[in-house]
Amino acid sequence: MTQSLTLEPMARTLAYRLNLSAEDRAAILRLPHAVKTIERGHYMVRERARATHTCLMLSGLSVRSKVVGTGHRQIVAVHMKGDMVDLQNSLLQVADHSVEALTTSKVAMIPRDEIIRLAEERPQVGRALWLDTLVEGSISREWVANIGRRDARTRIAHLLCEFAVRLRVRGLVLDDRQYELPMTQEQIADATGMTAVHVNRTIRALESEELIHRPHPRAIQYRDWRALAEVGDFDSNYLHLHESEPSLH
Amino acid sequence: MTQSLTLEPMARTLAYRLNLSAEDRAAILRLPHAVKTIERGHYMVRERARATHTCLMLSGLSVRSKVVGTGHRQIVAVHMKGDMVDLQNSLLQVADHSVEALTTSKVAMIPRDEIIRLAEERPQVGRALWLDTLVEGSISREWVANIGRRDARTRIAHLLCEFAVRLRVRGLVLDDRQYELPMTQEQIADATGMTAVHVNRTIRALESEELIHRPHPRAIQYRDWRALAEVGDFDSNYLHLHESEPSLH
DNA sequence: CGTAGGCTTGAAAAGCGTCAATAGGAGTGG
DNA sequence: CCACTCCTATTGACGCTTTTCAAGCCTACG
Repeated sequence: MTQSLTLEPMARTLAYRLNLSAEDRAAILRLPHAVKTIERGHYMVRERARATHTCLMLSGLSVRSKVVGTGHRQIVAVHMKGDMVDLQNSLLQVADHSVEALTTSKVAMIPRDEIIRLAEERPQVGRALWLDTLVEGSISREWVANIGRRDARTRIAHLLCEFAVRLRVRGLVLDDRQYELPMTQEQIADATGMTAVHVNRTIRALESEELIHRPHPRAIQYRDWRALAEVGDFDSNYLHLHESEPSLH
Repeated sequence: MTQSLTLEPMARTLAYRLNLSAEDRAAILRLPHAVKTIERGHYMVRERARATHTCLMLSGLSVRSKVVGTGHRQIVAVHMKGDMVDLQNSLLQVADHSVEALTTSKVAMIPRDEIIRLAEERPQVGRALWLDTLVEGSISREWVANIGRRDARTRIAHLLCEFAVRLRVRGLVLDDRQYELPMTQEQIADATGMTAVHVNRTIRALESEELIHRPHPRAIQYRDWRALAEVGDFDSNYLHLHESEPSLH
């Protein structure tokens, strides 16, 4: 039987921390889905809406965000290829946050019921989904600590380190230690609980310290990984990656 | 067969958002476990340690926390009766945070493998565990928004609202709209990303505005729920409770 | 070649942190 | 039963990080 490989990134994500049998992988690939292209700035999920599908990121970048009473926005997570962005919103009844595409993104929409069925029929897949949720929780806790207890310089450096590592795992960091970060400084501000102005000053300071270099405004190049990680108080433990993961030095 | 009811709070937590069959509930209650008393200030889990058990809170209060490079601490979650405090640390290989008892607490230690086995043998229980993790993630995201985008007054009020609602569900809020909050102001500071001094000033301000009253330093009484929720920019949506949950007005 | 969105920079204000000193309360030992 | 100690709460004064407001600048794109 010929089989679409569209959902391969999902299979890879789920098999990352757990062995999945060939049958389990095949069952994942067989999930019914519709591929959609979401334009930059458009929403995949709106806070308080009822979601019926789970979005798998195939390409592009998206963020989850919440809006507080003053109208200010907080980005609570950033997602990239292979991430399932709204298991939360699908399994829980009502969305507690919005999901927005930062760049034009390709996503696969998978009906919520199919995910649940798969998890029940194939416990190992269910466990992999659960694990994925646990890792997301771990990242979220690190963000709480980052925003709550680190100063601006450390906070930004930490975020840049996190992106470097997560993109590296996906093969999206170039040999010259450079990656694309298609976020505006206002979006970085929303992700770190700062203002755009202060993000600007902080990034420029990191740059003048030669901890990072920006070939263009939406790309980050680090010169000395260890130095950046030090400044960012960064330890990848919370990402729960394999120890064999190639380092960034 | 006579059966221990020690794990009843766990069964109740898991059955809260999902129907569980009598067999499922019985299987939960049958989980092997050891009840332990953890003294105030003692740790149940240490960051970077390998945990082999999951802790179910039977009484008392505990917090998860992380320590950043400067030595400052951030509390990333607070747990009470019925919460399973380290599914994370058990299922993932290495603990990414510590868990500490705020008050002398009774906990049931359940071997990690038994939890996994149960989830695999009983998909509905597995799904309930997953759901519980998803709700925790939702709370964590709200904390990110709370710390990142709300000012001190709003932030503290929001935290007090969250405790009121979560304790209310467990029947731990008295008729006179009062509950025990056995956290020192330093701990509240660690939970909100503030300093103890500023927590003190903020709480005192809320008090002088008559939004809250403190019969003693470790108890909170709210006079007008709606007013407090307004100041705290609080909407319980993110807790994913039943709509039929009795209100706090 | 003009416009819009994002970047950059300056100046001033504000919120929150730091330092420091005092007070209160619970537990302990004499 | 009192003195002592430790921990927490409280308050003042001061300073610094970050925000706010505002203005220009750059660059991509129509």
